[in-house]
Amino acid sequence: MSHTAGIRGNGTRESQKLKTRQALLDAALGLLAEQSLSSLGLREVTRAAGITPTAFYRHFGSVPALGVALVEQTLGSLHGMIGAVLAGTGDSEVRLDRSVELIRRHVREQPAHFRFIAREQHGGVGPVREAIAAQLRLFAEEVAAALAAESGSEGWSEEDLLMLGGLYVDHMVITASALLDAGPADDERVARTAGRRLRLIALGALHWLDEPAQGA
Amino acid sequence: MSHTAGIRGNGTRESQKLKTRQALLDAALGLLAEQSLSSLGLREVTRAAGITPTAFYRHFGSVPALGVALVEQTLGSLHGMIGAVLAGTGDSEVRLDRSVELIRRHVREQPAHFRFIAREQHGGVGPVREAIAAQLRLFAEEVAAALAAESGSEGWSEEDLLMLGGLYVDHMVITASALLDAGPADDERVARTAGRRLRLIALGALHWLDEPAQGA
DNA sequence: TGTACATCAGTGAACGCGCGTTCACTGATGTAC
DNA sequence: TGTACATCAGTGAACGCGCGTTCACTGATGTAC
Repeated sequence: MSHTAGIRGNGTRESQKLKTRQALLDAALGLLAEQSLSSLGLREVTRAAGITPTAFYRHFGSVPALGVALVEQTLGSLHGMIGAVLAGTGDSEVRLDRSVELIRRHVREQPAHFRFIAREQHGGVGPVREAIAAQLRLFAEEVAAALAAESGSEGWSEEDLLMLGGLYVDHMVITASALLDAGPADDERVARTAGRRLRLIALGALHWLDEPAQGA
Repeated sequence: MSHTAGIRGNGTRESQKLKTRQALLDAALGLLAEQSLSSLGLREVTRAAGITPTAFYRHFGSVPALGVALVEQTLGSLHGMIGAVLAGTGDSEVRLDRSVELIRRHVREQPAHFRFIAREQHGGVGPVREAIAAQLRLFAEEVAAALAAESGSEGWSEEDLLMLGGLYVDHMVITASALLDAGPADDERVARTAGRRLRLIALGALHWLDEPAQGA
């Protein structure tokens, strides 16, 4: 192994390998728009990426392993997003609408990524399901942490913050799915419903501590 | 065609055909515990059902068609459930816990059915996705109708009732998935979180009409 | 009731096809001196 | 800088296998008279 390339990452050989790897990931993502990972063939992917089937093994041990890499690439890039939504000024009404709009824009810019996650979240490939679950758990924790930093979260237990964080995350996933299922023409209608759902949830959170018997 | 068998349904020939058809559906459901429909083979199903591959075509035109039949059988049998939950006495706290317990029990009694629905809701087979979406829409409408019949729903628009109905249905599906992902040992923890989510949503609904600016 | 004919669920052989994986290889890139 | 050797991403042939679908068939069940 080169003692410099690992740092530079732009050596002719190494960067070419990364390019091919990315071509495999991109080709797979494209094919996954219309099928699920468990029916995606290794030869199908290499054909779309423009390399021979055997070269696949230089990059991934199997198609499921490629799937896991795809999950990390897809969801890993979204981790900054939550801060961007929850931070900043504006009352909660405005922020809810901004959240929905942010999801809508991301879904329309990268439909294949969201389709993939929605499809494989409960799909037939175990390691991929687990990778998605792990990432979504991270998102829920990030939301919970952001909520904890807000005013109005004083009396909340950590468990309940995580419950609410998970609720928001699940609804982002549902909203993304709904947008994809409906198509761009129905964006406004779907976003409207999604916004109302979020508003109802936020309203529930606002009154959460009113309840006397919420423990146990 | 016999002019009586259609009514009796227990003619030797006809009932045998139904038995084989059910054997195919059962075999498929069993196999779908560990894979998704798009990777399920016709030969695989007939092997598990104990018939030859060619006989499959006497019952279904394709594996996706079998999948659609499976959706209808699985979700069709649950349509009474909603009335059973929402009707009856008891305050809302009790009813929420009863809802979660009902889901938990059904999931543990028929795990394969719920696994199948969760997996194929966003899966790779179009007709099956559409069949599931149609059934879930029906459920949402049933819940909305049940909510409309309750006290406290006077000021609610039809759109908002449907929004809330969909929210409940989506959370039932999420809860079922969470139970399946976690395994029976964690039932209590998952049910507790699911119950709290439902409680928060119900709380939001309770205060929905307090909001002055909820229209548009 | 008995007989002759029709129906049709399930059989078994056969087909062409694309799959995942192996193997020895090629030749450009990288390293040592 | 120049040369000899090492590395290794990608090649191409080959394999055995299970797949979906076709076809002509069998024989039990059902119908007509």
